[in-house]
Amino acid sequence: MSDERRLHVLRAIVADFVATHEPVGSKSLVERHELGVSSATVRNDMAVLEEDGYIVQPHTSAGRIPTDKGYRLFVDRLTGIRPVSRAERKAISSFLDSAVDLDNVVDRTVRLLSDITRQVAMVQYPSLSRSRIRHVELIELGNARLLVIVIADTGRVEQRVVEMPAGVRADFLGDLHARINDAVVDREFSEVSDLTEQVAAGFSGVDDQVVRAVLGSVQEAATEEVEERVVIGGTANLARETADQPHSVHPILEALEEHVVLLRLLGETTATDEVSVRIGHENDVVGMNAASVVSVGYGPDSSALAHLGVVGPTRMDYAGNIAAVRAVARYLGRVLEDQ
Amino acid sequence: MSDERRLHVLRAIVADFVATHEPVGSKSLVERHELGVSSATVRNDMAVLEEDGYIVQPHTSAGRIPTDKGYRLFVDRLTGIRPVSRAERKAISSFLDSAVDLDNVVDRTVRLLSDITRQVAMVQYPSLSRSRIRHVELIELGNARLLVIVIADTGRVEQRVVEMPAGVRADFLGDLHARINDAVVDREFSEVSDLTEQVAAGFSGVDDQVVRAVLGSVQEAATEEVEERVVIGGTANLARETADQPHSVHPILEALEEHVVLLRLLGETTATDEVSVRIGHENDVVGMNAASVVSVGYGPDSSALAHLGVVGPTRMDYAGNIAAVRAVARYLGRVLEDQ
DNA sequence: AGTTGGCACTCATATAGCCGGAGTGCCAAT
DNA sequence: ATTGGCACTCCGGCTATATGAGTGCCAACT
Repeated sequence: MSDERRLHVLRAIVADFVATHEPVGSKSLVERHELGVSSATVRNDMAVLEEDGYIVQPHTSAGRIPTDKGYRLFVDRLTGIRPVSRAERKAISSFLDSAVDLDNVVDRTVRLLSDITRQVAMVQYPSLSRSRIRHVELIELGNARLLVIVIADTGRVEQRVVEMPAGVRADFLGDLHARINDAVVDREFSEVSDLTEQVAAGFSGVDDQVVRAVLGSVQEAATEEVEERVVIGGTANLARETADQPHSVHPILEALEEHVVLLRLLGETTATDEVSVRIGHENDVVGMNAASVVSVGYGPDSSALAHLGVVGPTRMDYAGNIAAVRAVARYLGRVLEDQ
Repeated sequence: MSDERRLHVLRAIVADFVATHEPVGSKSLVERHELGVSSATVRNDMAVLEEDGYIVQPHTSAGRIPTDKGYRLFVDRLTGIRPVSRAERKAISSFLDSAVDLDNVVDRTVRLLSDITRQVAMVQYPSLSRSRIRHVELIELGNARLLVIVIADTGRVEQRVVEMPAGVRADFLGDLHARINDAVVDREFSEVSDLTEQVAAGFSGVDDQVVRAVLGSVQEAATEEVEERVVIGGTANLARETADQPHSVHPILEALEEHVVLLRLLGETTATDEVSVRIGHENDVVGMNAASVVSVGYGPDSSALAHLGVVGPTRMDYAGNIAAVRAVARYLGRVLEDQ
């Protein structure tokens, strides 16, 4: 009994089940896939596959459906990632032309990814911590308040308002502004905390309060909450895909609302920069035990600033989704470089 | 036959149907609501109500359910808006304390509104066109590019990048910067197009190109796309509420993805500044014919900058949702004033 | 040892038939 | 105008039966 053929059988089962959403039996399997053996032989193989936990039958005398473990093997032994089609490639590149700012880029990416894959798409905002500071601006608002704006090279803008004591001189702020920019421009956000120390040290004690407040807000903008934004879209696809088991849609939607959880999920990428796939119970998140996540990091210069991916039922087109996620991430990275 | 009593009967039917999600018959009606009449009398009233199109029976010898027209009458003749509970009031005020910036305020509001109403919540970003400009900033990015930042008094920040010819002098930009701010600060965004004319006129022809580009982007930021952002949340509630008719969730989710459509829906408020309710087919949007929308304008100083609301099945708790939407809008307006 | 055809067995699903009961409409009496 | 009574409707639930796809196993074959 060839091990290789059993894998073939598993592949065929996954393919058929993904296509039909119905348990697949030995007979219909040999009909549709040109395996060179009879249904009896396939039955034997299936028995072994079930023994090993790759497939199960919903009830006696029904066809088999893949288990999470079965999908896992299928994905691990996936041969030949389906290349993105010409139409998809065109759709991807056309979306990037008319992007106006970062919000817009993210929104478009989500829409694009959900349209291509027909799944729920998630895109994390580019993290600041590994991007670089392009500019810091200080703007007096009146009422003794100062607006601190931090601009990243990804186009992202963070803002904070700080209170000032009355009577701060304009030239002092100009000086502070210049020094801050000298210190932090073109540095990574993660370095900011060290750099602000230097700036603070260069000032006399008199306006210490203002300096500390401003530097504090720069630092805050660089670290706090900045990685905690994710946009999702294509939730209607979820309802369509799982129309046959309506009870499963609610917990998944609920999980999708918890962006904090999603971000953790997105972040759990494998060590490599390859596409990561988590299947069913491999997601230890409540409500996502019947769902699979396909995700990957993206960023300019093939560095992973943030992640994006799709969520769908375990019976998804893994090959297609992996290809789409990878392609979109690649293009998105390129867009961020340009900007 | 008293007209008043028929309205009472309709109210009772709506109340029961919203509570049980099942057609309600004459007998169970008199049991649960202390109408001073017998079931036979109620049956007569029901016959008239059906004749007039306020209720229907799903099939012969079943109870009645309200039609859209029935809900409409119910809402129009709603007596005594249920006041928001102490717990809700507390929840609303606590959310506003820890808001850090506009994005945060909007996100929190959506979450809050969907939690209170247990429906899908929508919050439109405060429109710029009726808010005032607090500051315009020009920042050189290098590579002959200039970042134009426009800050509104709602805390909203718009940004645009414009290309410059090489060799523009810094003091020229400083001058432009000063003149723009002189002209537009504290003016409404809707006035911007007139004001930029004045600024442009005050310049010599030599750097005309830059002036036009910068002013153009300010104008663009003030008008383009700024009202076209809406955030939704609580979609899981949709799946919960309509668990008995799973086919209806997909089209609604699909409609919710089309933010442009949603904005139109939100904008279709009645003339007054009161809460607007659109029931079932009154929404001429595809997929929303089985849903109701409760919305209201909000903004600082009781001016309507933008809208927010909830979407749910026609069999929703109208009184509760109207109260919640109104309360949240009022608080949100107050938050925007403070800022 | 691996493969195959045959065959008895299982069990979910579909179909049909049969109540029970909630609900209605109508009518005569009050 | 209201009410009790009553015949009628018809959905939903229940049971029983038939169908058939699919399996497991075994003996025979390569």
